[in-house]
Amino acid sequence: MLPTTTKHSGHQHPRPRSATIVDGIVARLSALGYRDTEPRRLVINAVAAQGRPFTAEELCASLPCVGRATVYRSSRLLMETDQVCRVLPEDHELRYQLSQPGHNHHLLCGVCGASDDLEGCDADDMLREAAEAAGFRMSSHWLEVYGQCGDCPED
Amino acid sequence: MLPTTTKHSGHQHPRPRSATIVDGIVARLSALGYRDTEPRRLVINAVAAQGRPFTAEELCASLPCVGRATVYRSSRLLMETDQVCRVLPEDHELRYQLSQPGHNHHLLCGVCGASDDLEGCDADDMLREAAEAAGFRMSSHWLEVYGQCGDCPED
DNA sequence: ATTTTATTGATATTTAGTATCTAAATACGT
DNA sequence: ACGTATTTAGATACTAAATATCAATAAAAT
Repeated sequence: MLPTTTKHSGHQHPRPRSATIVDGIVARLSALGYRDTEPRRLVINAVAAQGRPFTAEELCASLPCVGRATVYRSSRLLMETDQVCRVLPEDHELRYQLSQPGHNHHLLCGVCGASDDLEGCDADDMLREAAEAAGFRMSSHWLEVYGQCGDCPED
Repeated sequence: MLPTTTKHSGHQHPRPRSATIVDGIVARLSALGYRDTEPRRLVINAVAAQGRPFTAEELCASLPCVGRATVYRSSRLLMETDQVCRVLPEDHELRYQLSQPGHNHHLLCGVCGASDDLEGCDADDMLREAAEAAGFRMSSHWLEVYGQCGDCPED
């Protein structure tokens, strides 16, 4: 089965689907009993607008009108509701990005910093078998793939 | 090819190979021009004595006679010289452990906290292909496998 | 032994994130 | 729509983790 990718943090231009994404997230929060407030929406907007994995501090910097505490609280909320996930770039500075719930395979470009999701690869089965052969019962895994994305010049 | 494991952070008893490991590390640092000092040796000893992945703070706590700054400096040095590597447990609290240079596949037991290296699995090739199919040139990857090790009770 | 250089450790500082608490905004019941 | 209960916001204080500074010290080189 061929792997497919979903680029959800591609390049610099604002994407029209941002609005949809934001609405989806807000709706999801609403369903969970969280209110639809302006500062929170601002944070979600900023998250959706990030062109690549970001740190909490970067988010703060891009939202001077929203209090630090709110930025941190909102991002944590997004993490907890599984709408934002962690990404570990090669420099090991933990970052965040929008996610489809459950996804944890990232193709991280060391040149432009973009992050794509690698879907449909069978790492899971292979790893489970390899772990089992070592007497280990795998329940889950975390995987980051480093390299260079197709949009970046070969050299 | 069957995977094999090297348990380098197994269980509680002190291992005789610690001394050898420490000497090896010191020798390697010497070769790079770093001096063989007592505080540094103490840190390396402590690192080698850890039964499982550890945090910098834990290291400090286990070395009350060595200054914080030195503990941090020494561990960073070990990181930079590729003799200690990072481990990311499921709770996402970044930890460290001794490493054979180049290794980055860990079997992390959620019960006892032990970390083994998974060697000889072909994740690398499989991922490179999958990434390529997505137009991505993989140069390396990071992989943590979570679950339960063979030494821990099934339930 | 003397000189040079790396290293140490106490302290101050930075940085990232959390806790606290009052005021404001939002939802709810009537 | 009004009043009440609850969530949320934001300013500030605080905590924790790690780094920077720098005089004193230890190690290596000569």
